[in-house]
This record gives sequence, C-alpha cells and structure tokens, in this order.
Amino acid sequence: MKLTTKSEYTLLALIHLARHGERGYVKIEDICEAHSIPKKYLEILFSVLRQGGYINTRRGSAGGYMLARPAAEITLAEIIRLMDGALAPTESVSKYFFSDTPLAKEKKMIAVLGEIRDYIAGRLEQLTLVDVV
Amino acid sequence: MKLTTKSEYTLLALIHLARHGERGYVKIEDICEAHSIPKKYLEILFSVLRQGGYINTRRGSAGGYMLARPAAEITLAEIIRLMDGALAPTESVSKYFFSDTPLAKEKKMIAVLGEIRDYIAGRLEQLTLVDVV
DNA sequence: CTCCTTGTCTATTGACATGATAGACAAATT
DNA sequence: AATTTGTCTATCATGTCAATAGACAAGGAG
Repeated sequence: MKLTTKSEYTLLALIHLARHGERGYVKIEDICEAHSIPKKYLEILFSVLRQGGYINTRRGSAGGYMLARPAAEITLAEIIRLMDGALAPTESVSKYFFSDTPLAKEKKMIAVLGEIRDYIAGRLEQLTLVDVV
Repeated sequence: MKLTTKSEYTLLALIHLARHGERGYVKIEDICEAHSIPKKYLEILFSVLRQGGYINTRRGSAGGYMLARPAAEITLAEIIRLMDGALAPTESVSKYFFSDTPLAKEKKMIAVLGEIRDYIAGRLEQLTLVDVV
C-alpha cells in the first residue's frame, strides 16, 4: 500500500468540492490556495479524476470543477486505488495482481498480509467523502 | 507504509535462519539459492541486521549467519520498521514523525488513517518469527 | 465578435529510492 | 599457506514522485 501526495492532494481537493456542494463550479486556483497545492500538479490529478468520471468541468469564466457524483457514493478506497494503486501491503496479496513476490511461497506470511489487506480495504471501502467532510 | 523487497528478502532470510535453528551457521549462498535472492543484495540487508543485533556472523569455512536472538522475540513489526521505515500509511499519522503532510489539518482523515496504523502496528507487533515459520 | 478567463495537453525536470552488481579487502578455518 | 567466507566501498540503471513551463482549446462577458 502506498499513500503519496497524489492521494492526499486528491482527497483534499475532493473534500473541498464536497464542502462547496451544489453551489456551482470551483476554480482550481481557489482549491490550491486553500490547501497549498501546486496548481499545475493538481491539474494532472484532476485530469485523472475527470477521466474516472468523478468530476465535471466547465471552461471559461465561472468555470471550474464540481463533483460528478454524490459525495456519499465516493469511497476513500476507490480514490486511493485510482491515484496510488492497490491497497494491499504487497503485490502478492493483492486481489487483482497475483504476481510473484519473494514472499509468495510463505503461506503464513501471505495469510498475515492478506488479513491486513482485508482490514485496510474493508475500512476504506466503508468510508465515503461525507464521512470525512 | 511501505513493504519493499528489502523487508521481504529480509523476512525470508530470517525465516530461513529460524528454521535452521541451532544447527550452526548458514552460508549466505544457501539462503540465496533457496529463495532466489541476489547474493550481493542480501549481503547489504544482512549488514543492517547485524548492526541491529539480530544476527551473529562467523567468517571462514563453516562460517555464515545465525539468529542472535530467539525467533520468538523478533517481531515482524521491528523487522519491517528497520528495513522499510514506519508502519503508518502516511507521515502525518506516524507516532514518531509528526511532520506536516497535506492532510494534516483534516482531523477526520487523520483519525481514519491513525486507526489503520494502529491496527497494522498492533498486528505486526504481536507476530514473531515463530508464528510464520 | 473579440477579449479574457479558465481548463487541457504535451513535455521536461530534479531529486530520490529501489534493486542490483563488481571488486578489493579482512578474517577465520583447514 | 590456501581456501572459504563475510565486509566494505563504489557504482549503476531504472522508475517514481513531485513539480513546472508553455502552447492550445473552449466557453462566457462585454
């Protein structure tokens, strides 16, 4: 499991959008100023969110970004997976990538790590943006 | 939290030593062959373990490596911390590094991540080498 | 219709960590 | 003395993270 500034900035920005709610589009610069995020960097992260269908955009003045789905339907797990990859501590215990890691043959290690993965995934899949706003 | 091949190779090697038990020193090459670990790379990892007091060494023929402490007293948590750093998902929820991360001001996020950290740390601190041999 | 505002795209960068390798050196056993 | 093994220093390729720059496209305001 990885949790880089990609996920962190993204979650911050999404929380910002969730707080702003239905009151129209939010300019990227407002978000960046509020949380000290480099503008050009957040643009890249937002382009991933847009392609993932999480946000709607509008250009021109009065343009900006807005949540495309209800905050209650966006889980922390999917955002982190989208930005930083699988939640498993190591590849060999990821549900979707059964590629070999050095530990792959140590069944007890795999069991331990799998258990931790299940906890992390379970917890983060329960939580949505509304829980952290 | 990070779990790279450093921790993975190290855990594998320690498990190997634990299985060999009191039956004398184990050559690094035997370990490498058994688990497909690059020899020169494992040497580096072993030097960290030695400086940490986890293994004893002996040179010359019939030399090699041996656990310096009972396997039951070596937790998975300390090995992973030694090789890959803190167990917390992100710096801002690490017990020892309260440095600022972007999420630092979002109390609910910190609570969630702290909870996950506590679970991971608790689990890995309970488990020792004998549990995974 | 034109200007201004804002998002979109392509690319490039520096810093750092990971994973690995090579070779000289030191110590202990036979 | 010869052989075996660990120890040390150094270097390397690759990839990711984090950030920045600049040209371009689209929409709204006047």
